[in-house]
Amino acid sequence: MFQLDRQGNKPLYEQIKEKMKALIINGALKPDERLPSVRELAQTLTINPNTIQKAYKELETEGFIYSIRAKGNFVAPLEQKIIRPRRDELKNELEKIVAELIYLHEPQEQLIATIQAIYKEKEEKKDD
Amino acid sequence: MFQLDRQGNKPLYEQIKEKMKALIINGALKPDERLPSVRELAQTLTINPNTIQKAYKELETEGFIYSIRAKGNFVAPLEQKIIRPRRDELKNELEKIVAELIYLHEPQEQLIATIQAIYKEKEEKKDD
Amino acid sequence: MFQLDRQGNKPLYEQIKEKMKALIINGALKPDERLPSVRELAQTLTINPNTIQKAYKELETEGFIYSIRAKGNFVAPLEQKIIRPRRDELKNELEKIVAELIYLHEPQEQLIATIQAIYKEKEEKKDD
Amino acid sequence: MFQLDRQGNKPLYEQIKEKMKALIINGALKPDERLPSVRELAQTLTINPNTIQKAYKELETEGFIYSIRAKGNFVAPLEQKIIRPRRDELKNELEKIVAELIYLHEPQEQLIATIQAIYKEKEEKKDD
DNA sequence: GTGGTCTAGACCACC
DNA sequence: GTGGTCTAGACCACT
Repeated sequence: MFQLDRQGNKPLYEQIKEKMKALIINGALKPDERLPSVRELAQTLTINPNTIQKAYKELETEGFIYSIRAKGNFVAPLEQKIIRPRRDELKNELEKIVAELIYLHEPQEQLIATIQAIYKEKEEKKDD
Repeated sequence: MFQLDRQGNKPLYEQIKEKMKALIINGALKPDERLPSVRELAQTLTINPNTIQKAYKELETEGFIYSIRAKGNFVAPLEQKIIRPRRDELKNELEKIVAELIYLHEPQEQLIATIQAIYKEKEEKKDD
Repeated sequence: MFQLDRQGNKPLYEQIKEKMKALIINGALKPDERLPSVRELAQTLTINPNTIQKAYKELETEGFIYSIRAKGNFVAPLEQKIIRPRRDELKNELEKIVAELIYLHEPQEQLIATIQAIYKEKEEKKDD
Repeated sequence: MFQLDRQGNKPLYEQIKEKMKALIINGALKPDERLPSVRELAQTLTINPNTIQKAYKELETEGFIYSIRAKGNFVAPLEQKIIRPRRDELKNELEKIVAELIYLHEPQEQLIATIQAIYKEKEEKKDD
């Protein structure tokens, strides 16, 4: 499914969280689709099940997935309650980055072009 | 000068780094302007001088400030050598954030408007 | 493992950096091989762990080693991104040295012979 | 005569030493030629005379210049006693650099070509 | 047991 | 007074 960076300071469970989140965001995992089970994923990644458990737990509290006992973990449909604060968080980070880019004399037109390119790319993937 | 989050997970020295960087990026500290001395800042933040030292040292290796022995730490003027790779790094981070914003249905026009607003705000500050 | 000059002007952590770097460069420590732990080395050198930490941290930012939390520090495989600029740095230093050797009337043939000897020596070690 | 880097950790007297040494090595200052007087240089560099004094003193003990009371400081002709140990020092530094270049896969032919280029360049300057 | 962070307190070279 | 180095001793998160 994906590979982990065993060298690097990031805890494994955070890496799993990020990768899973990326799969959801990119649409590789659709809403209400089932995630690989904890044991299954632990085996394919040769990693401790507890680590997977921790990653899934945090994804749940962040609103990206939901779990049904004895059934598994599933991609959560978007919920307005979740969207708002997360969007604000992201915009905050984005503002910092843009501020530094301006400091480095990145021209406004070029930055906007970059963003339009990202939108275009994601649009095309949606059709898959 | 600013406040620190003493219980959050982020290391104090990283918080100091970020705040100082923000002051530089926003132009609150101009090139070749002197930063508060290690001991001085340590005292006002009621924090250990070594922690400030560490923050300043990293800012130096990242090219944001330079230090003169027995004189102090100063804001570094922009160097071409630094700009390019840093810009690439930032664009990478930005791409991740935009991708997640798209997943959260942030409309393209609105995001671009946000960015234009940031540019405009910085432009105005420049005139100070 | 090696000895330190405790009275010279050079900071201890720099001495440790250099020695460790030499071990890596000479191939005494192979890629992904584990370095002595911070505490361990501190004990054998009768030096403070923080000093070792500092040395290791700088080696990491220079791209010679990488660290895994709760596992240890390891020799980093060569990365293309690092090689280029570092090579330019080294050639600059080399030019200064050669210039002074020319001033001291070192004959060109002899200097080249010296360099060929170094290459030959390293080639042979490679076979180990 | 030359410029000093007032930002950067190197003590001023060391910078002066290095620059002066460079002028001697490059042949800009010929043997037995008089160096600028301490006061004179202090004035043009807007620096404390003591700092110049310290630089000259060290250049003298390293054998690059000699001083005559009430006359001034002069470029020393090459002396065998000085040459030998200095040459060994330089070769030591050179060996470290070459070792690292080999580690970075610098090809032998290219390194030798670089050195030949330096020799050629210095040869041409000699004719000035 | 490991790396990473932090504190308290000390000494040095430089200006 | 300033940055830079070093020690001693402590706590934390992760494996």
